[in-house]
Amino acid sequence: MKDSKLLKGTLQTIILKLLSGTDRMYGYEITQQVKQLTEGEFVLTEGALYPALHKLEAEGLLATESEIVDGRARKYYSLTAKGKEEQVAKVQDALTFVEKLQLILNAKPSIS
Amino acid sequence: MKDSKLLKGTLQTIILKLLSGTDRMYGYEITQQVKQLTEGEFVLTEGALYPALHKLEAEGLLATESEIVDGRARKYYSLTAKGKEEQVAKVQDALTFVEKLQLILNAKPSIS
DNA sequence: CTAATATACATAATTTTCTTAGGTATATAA
DNA sequence: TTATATACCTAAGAAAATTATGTATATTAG
Repeated sequence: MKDSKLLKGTLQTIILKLLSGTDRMYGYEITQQVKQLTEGEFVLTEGALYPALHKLEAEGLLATESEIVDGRARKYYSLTAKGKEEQVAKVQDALTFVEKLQLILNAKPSIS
Repeated sequence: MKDSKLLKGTLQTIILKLLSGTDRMYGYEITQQVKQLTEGEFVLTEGALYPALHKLEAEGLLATESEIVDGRARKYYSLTAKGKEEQVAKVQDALTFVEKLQLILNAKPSIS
């Protein structure tokens, strides 16, 4: 996570995408899943994750259910119908962004 | 530029990368180059570009020379030695970021 | 037994980095 | 002569992180 600054703007998209793969996930589970999928490269801080989850819920993209598991409180999040729509759009936008960014980053220097 | 929010954090890297391809560029030229390379997808606003250029200069990554061309003032930017080092590091970080992000965005849903 | 680590949630203050909106000025094309 | 393109700039505000806390339980190690 040397340069987690690069995460800016993509956190919501990551959350929506992960939730589109299962019925529900809780916050801590999301941090672990992201760490695993990126081979330790992306480390979600709680200060970023929880406010993002709350915002997505406030916007009606996520629904929650709280449970006690093994004596500890867990808050499960799942995609609403609106959230599923937004997931598709946001992931598509991010993939386009990434594709265009690579065009720049991989550009060969002009005849210098 | 429907969702230029995705650009957050990558602007400095884009500037450094473009400058690594030639001896020097001026602000307006950078906006046009980015638009062209991304087929109109990335549109740099002046409110983001100029402060970013000034910051990179203040950090000693860019050097400037001002000229009057065709009756209009231009400010050319070029990479310093420090800027060239940073360019390599930042582009490498961004490519790693993009690669890991794609791992998440392209992940197949688990056996749901 | 007890201290450290992992699990699990949350918020507040601050910083970074944009967007939006404005300002100045010259050259060229309609 | 009016709009568009070129060319620079800044300020106010918003968005989205970082950093630093705080609370609490379960498990593992010494």
